[in-house]
Amino acid sequence: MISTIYHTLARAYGPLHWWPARTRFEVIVGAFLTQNTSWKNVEHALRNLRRAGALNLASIRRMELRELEELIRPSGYFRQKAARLKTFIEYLDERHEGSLNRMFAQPLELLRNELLELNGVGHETADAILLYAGKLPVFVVDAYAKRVFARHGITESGEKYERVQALVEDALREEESGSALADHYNEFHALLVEVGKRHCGTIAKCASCPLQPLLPV
DNA sequence: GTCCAGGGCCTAC
DNA sequence: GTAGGCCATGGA
Repeated sequence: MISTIYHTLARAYGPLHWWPARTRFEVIVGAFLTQNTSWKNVEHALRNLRRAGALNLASIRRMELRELEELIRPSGYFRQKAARLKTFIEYLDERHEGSLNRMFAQPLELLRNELLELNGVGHETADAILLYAGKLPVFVVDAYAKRVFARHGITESGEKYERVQALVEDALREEESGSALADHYNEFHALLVEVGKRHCGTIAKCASCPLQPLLPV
């Protein structure tokens, strides 16, 4: 069923090639900034950083906290997010000599657990970093994925993150393998957000949804 | 004016 | 282990 949803969405919208960003570090910044925030607001904050020549590791490392807060203000929760970005860079410097290459060279599970220990990194942020910046095979579960799966009777509405993640990963692993897996997780997440934005707002929007024929009666 | 967005943390029970 | 409050801006 999950596989059917993936391929149906892929036919309707794909390929989306998601998370437009120029560097891995930019992906990571976006992952923090988008926490409970619309991507429009995140783009505004990223623009501010780029204009200030600050959308890179070295600049944010040396930047005053207050200045960082002001630049990312449009993305909301700006005090928390500024502190979280600083925390991430401290972790990177202390554990991996400030090198994303070294960080991503670790075994997946070990790295995931390290990220989850950081203040401000929960399941979704950790997995977004692993998948979109590290190209590692991890499916990112977000509010849209939960909503779509619950609507289709695949999960309960309050299903736990790692359970939903396992369902998707088990389903897609059966048909794909190797490095292609990460590409499929990437694409599926993007497709779920796309269909969620377009069709999960109101009941009326269900009628034109590409998944509508799959809905349980 | 109200509601919500590509979460996560902390505190109570 | 989980429900509820909190963090904050910008667009609908």
